[in-house]
This record gives sequence, structure tokens and C-alpha cells, in this order.
Amino acid sequence: MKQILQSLLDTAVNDMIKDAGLSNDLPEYTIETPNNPEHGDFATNVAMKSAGIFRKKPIDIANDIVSRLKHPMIMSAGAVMPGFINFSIDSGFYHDLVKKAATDDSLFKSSIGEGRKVMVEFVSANPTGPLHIGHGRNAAYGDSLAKIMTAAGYDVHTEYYVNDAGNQMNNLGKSIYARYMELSGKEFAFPEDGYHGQYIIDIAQELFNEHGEDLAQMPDAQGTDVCFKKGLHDIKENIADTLKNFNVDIELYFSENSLYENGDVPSSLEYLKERGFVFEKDGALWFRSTEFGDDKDRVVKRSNGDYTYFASDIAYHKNKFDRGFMTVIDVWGADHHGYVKRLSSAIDAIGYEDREFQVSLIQMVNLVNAGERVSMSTRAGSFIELDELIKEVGNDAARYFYTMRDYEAQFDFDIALAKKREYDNPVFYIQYAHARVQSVLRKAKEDNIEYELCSGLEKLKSKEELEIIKKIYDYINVLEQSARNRQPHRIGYYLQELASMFHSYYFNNKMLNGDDKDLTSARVTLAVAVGNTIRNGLALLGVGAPDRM
RNA sequence: GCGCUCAUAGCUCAGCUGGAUAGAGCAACGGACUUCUAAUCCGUAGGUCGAAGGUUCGAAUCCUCCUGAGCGCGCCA
Repeated sequence: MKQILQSLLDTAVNDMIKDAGLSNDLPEYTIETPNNPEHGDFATNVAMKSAGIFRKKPIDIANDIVSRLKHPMIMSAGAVMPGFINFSIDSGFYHDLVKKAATDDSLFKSSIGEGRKVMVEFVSANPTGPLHIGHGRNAAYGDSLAKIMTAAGYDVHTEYYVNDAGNQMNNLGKSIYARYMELSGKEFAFPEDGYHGQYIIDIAQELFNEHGEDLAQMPDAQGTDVCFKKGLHDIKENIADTLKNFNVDIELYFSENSLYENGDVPSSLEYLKERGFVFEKDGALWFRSTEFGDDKDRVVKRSNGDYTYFASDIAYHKNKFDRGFMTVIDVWGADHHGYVKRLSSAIDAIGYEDREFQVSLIQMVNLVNAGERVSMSTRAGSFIELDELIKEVGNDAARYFYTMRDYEAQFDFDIALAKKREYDNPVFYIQYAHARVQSVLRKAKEDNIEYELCSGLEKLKSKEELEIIKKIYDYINVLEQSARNRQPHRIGYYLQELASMFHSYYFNNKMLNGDDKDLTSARVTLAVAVGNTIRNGLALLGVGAPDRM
């Protein structure tokens, strides 16, 4: 419908430009669905946007445009001050929409992505311990974004970057080894930056059960290595399990260490060196990020010979582009924002000009428990695990809560509240709307009430019914906005509104009317259309749509 | 000190890249179950969009300057 209007308007305005003897391009304008029903089904600001071209009052232009529009879909069109044009649409077109929404999923998919290859890299938490509540937001966001962009026609691939190289891995090995030695009654200094969580002790205990005191007999370096390998393996597995339980799809766990093993790190630095962006100073290797507006140049290889984390990140992102991704989206915690300029500089230096790099900085989750603030540090071991949260509040509620708010705003996750609110929660409200639809279908079957899907639709003519259909049609708009702006939270708000409209409609109107087959058919079709919309929307958020509750 | 993000109803937050009378949920108050699930619905109340300027037909939205909160500024990751 919108496309039809747009092409009608484009033609009308183009004709007017020609008639006026001008050669301007069309102005950018919007066609939207007004919140105020008195403003019709659609409204456009094209006349106001054209005021500069024609040097006339917007209202006069609007009237001129209206006089040029003719189409069976348009029941009426009118120009109002200060220059909006409002349209009312013939209800037959709405009935076609319900039919579509009730029978297939084509209304819930968009093609604005045009098959563009996109990588979303997210979570990427260091494999030094289980995921905690802070990671949950990143995981929920990234997964929903990927699902949304897929529905919007992008070719999306998801990845988790595993930082299985560098100092922290040494610390992990030593931490486990120290705990192991404790169990063996021996001493090994616990590393200063070691990890204190219970899971470290658990891993050590497993090693002890498995090997007895064998590891204590080895040289420390060798024992530490065994501990490290076991620790990394177990922690990675734990993280992958948690994400799977959280309904998060990661297509590939990409190992940082693999970039060292195959030589990508030095070779990508060499590549930048050839292009003149890497130089030597004070015995270290530097990347000239000031060239791209960064505050200072950054070290990529330390004077002691170690590569920095930044170096492997350069290699990783070059690798992403080399694999043909046109858009690369990184989902990071907001505390890493100081790192954005550095990496985007390096990507500029790599020089794939047709590519796009974006970072979504997920704001902090402040953990609150009954008013008391809980700090979350992996090292101190005082964090609440994501697993625990999922167990407490359920996967659906957790996923929904995390993506309920704009990722750019920080929010307090009050655990006590989340536990308590189980039945007082927007996600259940939405799911209940879906379950109600299924319940109607079950009831019809039980009572042998006859109806025919997609027939009798001319009965759908009340204001309430047409509003719901318009809302269903608005889904595609929300999906596209959500994908474009990388804002999954819009979906949740939309679903809440749709569910609310349906609950109200359901309460005031009987879906099943045994004596009136046409009316029953029409209303059941509308209900099914709503149910399908909700199921599709919830799926984007990683939330299930149960048939009964 | 420099940089990033945020500030909207009592609370938690939306507000569709500048549109028409700023919206929801929770909390508060008043109503609706002989019903396809009351996990629902209907109504009432609640606002100087942090403050001040600017840009234009039009600003919660864009610009400048303040105020306040969070985070970041390493040859760590």
C-alpha cells in the first residue's frame, strides 16, 4: 500500500516540477501512519518538503497534489494545514492484508537488506569464566539484531570471538594450577591477577579427581599448561551451553589464537606497514592511528616481543572483510568505547572503501538486588551467572527484559524484581495474546463451530478491526526501522501494543458465533493474523510463543 | 582535563533519523468474571520533555553553552 502511494506521489510531484518548468529532484519525504485516527490511514509531508522547490505555501502545493491523485485504493485524500496530505484507504485493501497475514509469513519479511553480507560479532566474553548478567544483555541484543536483520533481507552471519591468547590465559592456567596444588597439599603462588571464582576450584577438583597428584610431580610450566587447556575447554563449553540455553545462535566461535597459528597477525601488520601506517619506535611497533583522528598512536607489538590485543584484533577484522562481509557489526560493552576509534582507524587503514564497520556499544547493566548494588567483576568472582538468571526468571522473560530497552541507555536489572514479577510481566502479556488465539481455534474444534479461514472478511469493518489490521501492516515498518537503526527494542514495544489491541478486541467481541459463519470466519481470520504477527515478532527476540498458558 | 552515552508522568522506559493534541507498563484510585482462559478488559489521575539560547513552516528530536549521572582515556584484554 505504502509503495503504491509513494509511486503515485512521486509521479504527481514530478509532473508538477515539470509543469512549473523546473528541474529539481524530488525532495525526501515520509509516508507514515498517523497516531491520530482522524488523520486517516496514511499521511505524507511531501508538500511541506516541496515548499522550497515551488516557493509556494505548503497547503497550496498539497491541494495541487491531491487534485492529481487517482487510484481505486484511495478512498479519499485531503490536504490540511499546515500542508499534510491525509489518505483514507478502501477497506478491501485491508481485507487482502488480513488474508495474507493469516496464511503466510510474507508480510513479516522485508527485502531492504538486499542480501547484503553482514557479520554480527557479539558476546565475545573472555573465556576466563562463566557468562554473567552483563554479558546477557550483549547476547540478547546481538542475537535479536541478527534475527531482525535476517528477516529484513540481510545475509547475516554470527560470530563469537574467543580471546584464547595472551596474558589472561596464563593467569587462567596458573589460577587453576594454584587451586590444584592446594588440593594436593602443595604450594603454588596464586597469581596476582588470578581468577577467584568457585568454578576455578571446581575445575581443579576435576583435574585432581582425574589425575591425582600427577600434575604436581611435573615441572610447574607443564602442569600449568595442562590446567590451562582443561580450563579453556571447560569454560568454552560452559559458555556455549549457556548461550544455547539462552536461545542465542552463534554460527562460529572464532579463535584468536588461530590468528597467531596461521600467521595472520604478523602478516596483517606487514600489510599495514607496506601502506605506511605501521612504524617502529622505542623498540616497539606502532600503528599510526593519529592519521585517522585518534588521540595517539597505538602499540601493536611490545618491546618485549609480545603482540598486543589490538594487533590480533586488526588481523581478525581484516579477516572478516577478506571473507567478503560488506557490513561488519561489533557488539561491545560501553566500557570499551575508547577502543572504537582505534579499531575503526585500523579498518580505514586496511582500506576496503566499500565496506562498512559499525559498533553497537551496549550500555552497562547495573545489577541491583533489593536496592543493594552488586558489582560484577570476573576476577573478584562476585558476579551473578547468566545461567542462574535464566533459571530464576525463565528464558523468555530474561530475553524480553534485556531487549526491552534501547541499548544506548543503561538500566538496572533488579533481580529480586525480576523473580517476583513472573506473572506481572509484559512478555507474558504478549504470549497470552498468542495463546488466546490458539485457544479460540481449539474451542472451535471442540464445539464443532464452522468457519472458513479468509472468508467473510467484508464483516471486518469496525474501527477497532481496521485499527488492528493497520497495526499488523505496521509490523514491516517496525522491522525495517529496527534493522536500520539496530534497535531490537522497537519490536517488543510494538508487540505490546498489538497484544493490547487484541486483548481489548477479544474482550469486547465474541470470536466464535455459531449462528453466523461469515462473522466467525472473519474474526477467526483476524485473530489468526494477529497470532502469526506475534509469533513472528517474538521469534525475533528469541522468545517463544506458547499455544497455551 | 579530553572523549563517549544518558536526562521525558511518583517508578521503569518508548517516542518510527524534524511532524499534527508527547505515549505505554508498573504503582495509586474506581469499576467489569453465568463468557472463546479475568495471566484479561474499561475508566480516573499524573508533564515547564534537566536549564537557557539558536536553526525553520514546525524541535522531546538537530546546533551551542551550562547542570547532573554513568563509563573510558596502558607497551592490559
